[in-house]
Amino acid sequence: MAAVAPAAEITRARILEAACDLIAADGIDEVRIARVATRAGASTALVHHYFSTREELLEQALIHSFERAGEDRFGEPPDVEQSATSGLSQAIADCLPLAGPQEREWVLWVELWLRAVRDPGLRPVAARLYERYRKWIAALIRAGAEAGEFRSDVDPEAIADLAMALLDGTGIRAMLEDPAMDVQVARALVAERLAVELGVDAAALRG
Amino acid sequence: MAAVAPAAEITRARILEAACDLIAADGIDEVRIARVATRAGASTALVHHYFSTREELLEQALIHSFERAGEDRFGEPPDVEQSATSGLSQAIADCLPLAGPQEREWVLWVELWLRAVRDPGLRPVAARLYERYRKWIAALIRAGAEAGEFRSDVDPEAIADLAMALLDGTGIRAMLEDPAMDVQVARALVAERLAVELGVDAAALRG
DNA sequence: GTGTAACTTGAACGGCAGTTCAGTTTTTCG
DNA sequence: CGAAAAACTGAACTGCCGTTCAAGTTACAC
Repeated sequence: MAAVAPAAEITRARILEAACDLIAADGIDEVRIARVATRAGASTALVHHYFSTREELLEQALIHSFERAGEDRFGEPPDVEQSATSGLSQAIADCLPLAGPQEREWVLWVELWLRAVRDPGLRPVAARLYERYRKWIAALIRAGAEAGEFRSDVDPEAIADLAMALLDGTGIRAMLEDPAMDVQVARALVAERLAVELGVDAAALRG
Repeated sequence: MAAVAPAAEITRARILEAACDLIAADGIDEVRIARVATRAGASTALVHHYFSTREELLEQALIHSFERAGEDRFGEPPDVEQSATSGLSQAIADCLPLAGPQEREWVLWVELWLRAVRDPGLRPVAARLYERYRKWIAALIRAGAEAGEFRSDVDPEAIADLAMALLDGTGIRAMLEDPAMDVQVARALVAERLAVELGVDAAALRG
């Protein structure tokens, strides 16, 4: 009796990846088990072997996706080799292009928002990612403050909350192609506010 | 031949209202035509008489909802009888309680976000509401600046963008019940930043 | 009144897609 | 090697739900 067969985990992960791809591409309510199965190179029955119900599959897919995203992005402390300012500038640029891989992440992010609003079981997933992001940014701010790049009296956690709110708040408008808030304007707005708060030049944050 | 029969418009509106209620309650992908019909006191065939397809019904329902919301909230210029400061304080309080009627509005708002991300035809609906909101807040700021309540060198539109980003950015976290960002914290954060920007006391904005 | 157009309905069709199940292949381990 | 468990499949079942349609009802115009 295999305690946990290795093949099982691989297949399971493949199914989850396929589900994530389809969620990002078509929207969560358009995801069909048959499609997930095909994309994962499996049968629909196999999908049900791992996930008893469609709802469970979708929930697990979102969890899987965001746990991995959190690991990838915030698994290790921010890079302040060069400077905290450039690190922060990079962080803004990583979050607000909305083209390429970021678009997929944003779509999944909004998908999680809506899902979590309805399903309390999903809220901790979102909250955990926010917490990780918050700590990561706070560490960046703290490093910059200690290095003398930023004002020394800043509250790193408060700045992190501000930064996240600005990124989400402007980012969603940019996603909606609001003509008054395209990506450039969004970045400028975020950079401007953070620069004032940190006592650095806004141009250095705009990237 | 009645050019536009009155009964038709009433029925149509009733169906849209019913659809909005169900979207808010269950989520857009859980909305069934039969349920909409029942709630509107109609038959499924009648729903199809007004909306040829389910997709169209849902899209029209969202449009209907947000056109009305925009009219109700921002149809007339902000009330600055008392003071612009109290008007702004009220605006924050109207947006960030997340209990009672506001919860429904927030849910619909997130629902629109996700839908509009996928359906380009819906994006102008969101953009228009943002534009109205923006103008409305800008008018409030401008009034306050002219009355000498706020700093005279403020950029009303920029402040409006900032305010909206902060409200959306903190609001969504509050909706997700992020323990680090409940409604009180969110309000305090928004009030704090705007107060600094406007040169007023934060306590006056927190309500 | 009476005809016409709009409004409304009950009932059935049709198909999609989640789920189940009985059976086959593969893997694991003593 | 051999048996048992896990991994996996094809195919059918089933229920839901969007959609259609032909017929009934109301309201308005002349």
